[in-house]
Amino acid sequence: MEKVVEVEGSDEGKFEETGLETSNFVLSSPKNVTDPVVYKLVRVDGNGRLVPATDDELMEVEGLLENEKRETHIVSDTGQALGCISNEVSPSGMPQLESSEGLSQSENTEADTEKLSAYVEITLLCLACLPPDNSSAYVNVDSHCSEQHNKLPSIDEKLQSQIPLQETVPSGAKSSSDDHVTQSGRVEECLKPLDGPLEGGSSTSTGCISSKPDFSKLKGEICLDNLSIKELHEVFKATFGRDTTVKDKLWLKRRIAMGLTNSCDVSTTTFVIKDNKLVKKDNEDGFNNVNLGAGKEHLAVAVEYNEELLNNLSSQIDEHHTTSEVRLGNNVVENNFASEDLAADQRAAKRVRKPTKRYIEELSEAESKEYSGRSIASTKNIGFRPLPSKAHARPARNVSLEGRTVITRLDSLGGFGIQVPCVYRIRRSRPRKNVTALLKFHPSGMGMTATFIKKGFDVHGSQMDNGSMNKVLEAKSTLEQAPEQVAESKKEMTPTDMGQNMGLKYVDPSGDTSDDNVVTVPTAKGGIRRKHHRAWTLSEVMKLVEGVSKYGAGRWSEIKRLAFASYSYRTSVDLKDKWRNLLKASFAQTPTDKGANSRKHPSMPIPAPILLRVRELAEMQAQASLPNLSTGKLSACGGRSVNETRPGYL
DNA sequence: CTTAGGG
DNA sequence: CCCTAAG
Repeated sequence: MEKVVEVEGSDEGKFEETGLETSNFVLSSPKNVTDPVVYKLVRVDGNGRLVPATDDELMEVEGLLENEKRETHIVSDTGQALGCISNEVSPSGMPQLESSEGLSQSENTEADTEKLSAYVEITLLCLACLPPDNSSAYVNVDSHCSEQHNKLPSIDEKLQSQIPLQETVPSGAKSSSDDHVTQSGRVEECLKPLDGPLEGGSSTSTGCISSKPDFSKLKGEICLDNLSIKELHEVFKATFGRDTTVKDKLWLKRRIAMGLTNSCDVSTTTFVIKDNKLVKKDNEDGFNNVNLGAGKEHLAVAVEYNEELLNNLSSQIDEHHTTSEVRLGNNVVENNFASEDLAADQRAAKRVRKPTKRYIEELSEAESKEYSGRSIASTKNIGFRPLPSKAHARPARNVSLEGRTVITRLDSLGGFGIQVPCVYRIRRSRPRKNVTALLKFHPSGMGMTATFIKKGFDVHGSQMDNGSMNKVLEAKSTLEQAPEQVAESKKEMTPTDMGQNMGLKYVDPSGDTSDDNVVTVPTAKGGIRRKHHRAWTLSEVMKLVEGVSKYGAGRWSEIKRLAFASYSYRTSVDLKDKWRNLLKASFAQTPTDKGANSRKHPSMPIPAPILLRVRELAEMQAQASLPNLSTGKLSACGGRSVNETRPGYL
């Protein structure tokens, strides 16, 4: 069936290609600012959430690209998106990152590929696909991106296999169609206009042409305006290879139009498609006609779940804007219901990417808690609930946050206004303390959250600070997770891999994969906090040691800045803590060299040499810290020091 | 914000 | 790793 064939290339190839395009795009096109379709370099972190890539990552990617570029292009573009997406999750269902992180260090080449694979999940998110019209918000995010931008090859197949010839030809087909039967070929083109250059052999969907129903188009012109809902449904099915339950005519037309034109710009009210383009009879709104014709350069990833997207957006926005929180606070909760139809629809049809394990957990968790409490509140009730005044629609606008321009657009979902930032940056790493603070605030803990939220709704968020509510929700969804799942890929490097002498240069395998391993940990007060865990790699440890030797223990910020510039996730505090542990370790087990390394599985065994050096440094610094008290001073100043060791402030 | 220390 | 107190 799947004749399509995504290039046989190696996975790496695809990744590379992917990364290449994305990053190129991002890095090299500030011009796109005006483009209605805004892409953002994102990363799918361990949670399965999308997180804006950090500068580090951008640079990383860029760098990698430089290196990989040459070999990268071997891969054809066809189905790239699909490949990319599907590859995000390894067959085992585990995020690719895991495996990559677990890889042991090795040659540079391997290290590089590893890094690349680590970036597999960096994809472009087409936020602009969030349409201004509420009804199709979700669908667009998901389906649109994948279908229109990526041209999933499967569409054709579906058409062929599911749509008997002519079967779907609506009676209302335009009369003109008959006249141009000879041009039936056009039909196919309509479906997959962009494929041309990009698509390799896949476009050879042989019999496809004939199988293609000829709605009112055969002539290259399709008029959706006069079709009935039923007909639209058929057209829809023909176009996307799946049924839809949506009864909204406008929505259907729009979707179809998008499908046929591969354009985001279907904001018109008249739907006549000609030559793969939407013929506009009336002026378009907000968007200019931007036919993403060259889907090639636009690698967009379909956001699998609206929840996912929204949650991300919410959390991200939450980081910046309190006003945004309000809207999101509601939407995040609602979206599950509000989008039910559409979501279900799209979900059934195209599950491009399997949800992350993590995601599933969160979702189910959230569902069991959240939804149980407020009964199956159904989509409608919520939708009809009066909104807090603040949540009313507001014109899209641009906001500048943290020195970055944040382009926001207003989308109303299920009746709620929501501002979606198209370009933003969130602080990754630790969540603001609010979460826990909130929990404390609510003595009874978890159990209450449900009611808490409900109350919030009933009161229209009057007394309740919407912002905090949002946080509660957010927290709730992640809380109460079994503290398990800690079994990270701590394999890192096997003791044997590590040389026994310090001189060895270790390539840090995990590099800057920046996937936060977040684990929730129950707290004494019934609260729960998130714990990021990121095993220290040998190279990191070495850098740390080196840093301490150079700048002295205690100057963590310095060390962080200088020696750990590339490890954005290690804070000075982390360094300090790690050093503390190292000291402990070095003094505790140095005598038993063997003992140290024999310490098998769990914690990464730190090679004796390093421990040794740690101890040396420790002693040195210790002495340095108490200069005048005794003989220490002499030794400290007297060049006994390592390198430029300065008296460390211990 | 950076450190140090406790948990 | 997180949190908090202290400079």
